[in-house]
Amino acid sequence: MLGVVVSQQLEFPKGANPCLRQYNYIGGGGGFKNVVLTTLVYLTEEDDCPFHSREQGILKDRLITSNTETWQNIPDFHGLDRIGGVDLSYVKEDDTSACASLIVLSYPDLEVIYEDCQMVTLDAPYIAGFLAFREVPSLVEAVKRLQEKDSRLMPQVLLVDGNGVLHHRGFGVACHLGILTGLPTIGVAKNLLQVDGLENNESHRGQAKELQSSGDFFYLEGSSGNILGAALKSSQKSVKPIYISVGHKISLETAVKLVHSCCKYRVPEPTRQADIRSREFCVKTTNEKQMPQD
DNA sequence: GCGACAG
DNA sequence: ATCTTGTCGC
Repeated sequence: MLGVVVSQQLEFPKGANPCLRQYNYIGGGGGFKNVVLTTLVYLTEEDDCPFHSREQGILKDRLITSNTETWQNIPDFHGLDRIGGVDLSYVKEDDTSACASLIVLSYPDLEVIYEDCQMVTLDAPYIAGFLAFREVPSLVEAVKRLQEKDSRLMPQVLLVDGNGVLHHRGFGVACHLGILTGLPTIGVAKNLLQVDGLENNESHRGQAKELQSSGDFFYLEGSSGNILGAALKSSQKSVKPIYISVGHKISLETAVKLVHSCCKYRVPEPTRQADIRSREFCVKTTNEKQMPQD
């Protein structure tokens, strides 16, 4: 590591390629002392991405992992009217194109009241532990569009495909999106990310098997002693649990109850609708492009 | 070479 | 994430 992050303001040049990021560091070489150096860094698979790790660490300091909204402490979540879900669907054979979607559902009816699907260009590759650098820019844009189009429909909490604090450095995509938007967020993953000693081993699968009815869950405690998330049997039919972790501005206990309350199937309705609709839009748009004679 | 690897 | 058939069950 060449230096220390000097600037905690993570303002990047407007319209800059999110994959090519600019960091300010303290440099001390060549007779200069304490000069601020600007370093341009791409996210690549060749190293452990120390710069992006550092950026996650800076943003993590702003994370709030407890309830901040009044409805979160009310048993039936009275006061919660709108819940959002986000997802990206990828174009096959093209790792730079995707459809980003933001769906808002009424609560507790779970009817779709807002849908935004948009084809986007991705700037960063997928690297485990750095999913947010690939997906979050398009999602922030979607939230901004909603803010401008009809801010009354802004969701009061956002479910995100992927993890929150259940992450290599405790700052997954759900946390990242929460910090960048200021919205309460929850991470919902379909597979256990094996970090901090957590393993999808015989012991874990044994615990999962003990989950009897819908709503049963167990906490995921890492080797560090931290409770990183929960494995939830989200519907009566599903055998494989889903993995809930705090993103931002909500407690794990509340997050688990809330996610379960919007599960008609294994995947909670907000992210399920985002997934279905973004995939649909992606296929439709890709076909139109191939057959312009229509 | 082998296992891991959110999406 | 995506590539993919059939099959079991309601």
